[in-house]
Amino acid sequence: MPRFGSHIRRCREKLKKGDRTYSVRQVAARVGVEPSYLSKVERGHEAPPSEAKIRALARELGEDPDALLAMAGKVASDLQEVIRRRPRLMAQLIRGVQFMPDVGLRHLVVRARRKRI
Amino acid sequence: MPRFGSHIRRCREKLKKGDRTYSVRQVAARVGVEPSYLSKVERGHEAPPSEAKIRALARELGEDPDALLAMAGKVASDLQEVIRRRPRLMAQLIRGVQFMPDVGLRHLVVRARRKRI
DNA sequence: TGTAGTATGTACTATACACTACACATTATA
DNA sequence: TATAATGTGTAGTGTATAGTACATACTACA
Repeated sequence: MPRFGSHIRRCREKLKKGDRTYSVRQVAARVGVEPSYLSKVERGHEAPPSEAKIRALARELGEDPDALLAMAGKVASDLQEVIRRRPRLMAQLIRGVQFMPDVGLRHLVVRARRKRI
Repeated sequence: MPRFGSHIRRCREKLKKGDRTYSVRQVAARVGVEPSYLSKVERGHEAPPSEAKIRALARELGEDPDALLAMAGKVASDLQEVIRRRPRLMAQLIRGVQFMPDVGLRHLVVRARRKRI
């Protein structure tokens, strides 16, 4: 798994090539943190920020929030809430799919969405 | 949702009727915490303990760990790990089932287990 | 070559988490 | 009734989380 910080840095540098407003300072300002903090996070000198800041970063960089949260070792709080509402069933479901290949999982997702069980 | 502490207390008191070793002190000792701490947790004067201690409590009281963790506002770390391995697919699955009734969810669990997709 | 903008280093902070240690009053029991 | 066990109150601890504030050094470019 790619480290959170280095991934953020790559994304930001890539965007910076076409748009100079993607400097550490400006992105930090838009996301709502101090530039030195973002710098440290990007270089892995500091742990990843809170879920809220990660979401802001994801928006800013056009990345998937759930993927970024995962790299930060976190799980979105709305997903946790869904699990906590029906802990036993959700635990069975999640442990049940843990070794299922992506294809199978995608089928399950489609079925869940269509509500045709 | 029942509060974590009061639920624990009810469970323990019930067991205590048939077995005097289910006192605050003795359960605390077996679980590996100070009795005063367990007492405070049970009365809601202190936040629920860590995942490890909750698991120990679940074993001690014959309760489901995932259910207890949910009451404590937590999600088992092994489930979080499963989600973090495939964040986007798992997020889609979990958000997809959030409004599905229990019956539907149970069907999905069975399918997941049988790997017949 | 000056300066505007940029990245980073150092030091600090406030809050939450997850408890321990011990004293004390009460209750049960032998 | 002595003593053993029980439940609870008060106070304090170490660590992690999630950052800020400011100074310093570098870099581009006009």
